[in-house]
Amino acid sequence: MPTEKQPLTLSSYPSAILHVDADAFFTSVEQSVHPELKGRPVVTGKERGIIACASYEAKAIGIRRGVALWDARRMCRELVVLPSDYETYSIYSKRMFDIMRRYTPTVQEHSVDEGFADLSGLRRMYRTSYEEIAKRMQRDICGELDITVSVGLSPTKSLSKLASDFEKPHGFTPVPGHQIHEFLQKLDLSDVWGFGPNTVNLLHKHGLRTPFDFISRPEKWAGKMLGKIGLEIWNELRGKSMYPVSPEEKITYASISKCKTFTSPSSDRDFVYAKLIRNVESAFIKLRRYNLQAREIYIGLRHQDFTQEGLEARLNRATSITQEIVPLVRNIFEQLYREGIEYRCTLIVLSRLEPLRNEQFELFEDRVKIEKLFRASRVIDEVNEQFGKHKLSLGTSLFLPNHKITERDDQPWRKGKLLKGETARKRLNLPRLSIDV
DNA sequence: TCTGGGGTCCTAGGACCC
DNA sequence: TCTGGGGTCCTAGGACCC
Repeated sequence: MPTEKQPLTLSSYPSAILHVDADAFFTSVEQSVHPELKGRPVVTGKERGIIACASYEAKAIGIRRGVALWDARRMCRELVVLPSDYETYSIYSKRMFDIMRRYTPTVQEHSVDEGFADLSGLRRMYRTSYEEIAKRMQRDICGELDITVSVGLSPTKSLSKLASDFEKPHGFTPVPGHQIHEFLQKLDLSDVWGFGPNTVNLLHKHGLRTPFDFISRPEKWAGKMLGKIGLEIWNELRGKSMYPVSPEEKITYASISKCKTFTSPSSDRDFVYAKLIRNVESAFIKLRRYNLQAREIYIGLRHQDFTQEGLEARLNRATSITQEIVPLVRNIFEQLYREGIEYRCTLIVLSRLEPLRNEQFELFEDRVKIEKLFRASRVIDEVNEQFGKHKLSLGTSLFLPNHKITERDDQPWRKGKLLKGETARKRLNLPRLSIDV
């Protein structure tokens, strides 16, 4: 039981945080755009062969996210299978957040289909309860967008997220301070935002079953067990807000990665390399779109058994130009690739990203050449934007079965130490980024 | 869940310095 | 040459999320 020193929050809403979670968002949008699909089992994800989102009608027959389309079709003959249309989903997403912002500017877009709003202090302005404000917001969204959302209202983000998930679809779950302990007894530890399988396992070993059991332990215990995050969650679940609703838009990335699994594994050198280069191009396109450049690159090849080997290189200066990086990618690939091994996926991770600036080339580098390459990349990006991705791409990414690999005499490498870990990451230090046109 | 794709944050321990 | 203490920064990897 809670100790007297650390009572649960008892006032209703010391702060009022709303969590809005769209129900089966992608398929709901499709059903809103195409009303004839209402009431029918709909899934998206046609392009990948795996279900990205299943409508409630489809879920009722046991079709869920991640299921192979092939299996899903067998389960349901009338299944409507659609390709994902992210453009439309983002438009709906934006409209949803715009509606929320009509009530308060303190809205945080957590992902495309869910967000938080801080309603604290708005009761006076609207001359009504927090619950009523939340209900109006929900009504507006459902009415104007013709989709349903589930809503949770509580003193903290963690609690309101649990609340919105409690009843779905089209749920409305307020959890004021004096009902927290009852509410948390009905839930499972794994429902908690931030408790993954490992944490849940650990807590189970200590005899905890529900989030209420967790907050009944002393704060110190939570900190010792789960560190900083544990302390934060412990407080959040007791109604003390640790995570503010931050309305700033996310505009940058710490890392950008691309990986794509082949439809069937391959040991063909040229094929695997072509796939890798395609990922490299995609990653660099994204890099340029956000006006970033990368100083570190990691290339990985995943085997059929899901083990992975990769090499990481630190560049002597950051770049956003695909052509500049390709010789290095080739070099890394040649070190990683082994004849006769079946590969299922290639991976690139760009990290140590910096805002794009032009003036940091070192004196002895061919500045004109670099700038030309940079402008060329921009043009290519524009063409691809208009005519579709990869319409204009590097020749190497086109798979030619009999294409012969020519050995390159690249920059010398200084090999770093072999790093531990199951990914068998090795590390390389590049003295200089080579330029190859 | 027998494994799709794209991210973030935290932390222990090593390297290095005084 | 050995012994001691303490601080900061960096990194690899774990855990988690949508």
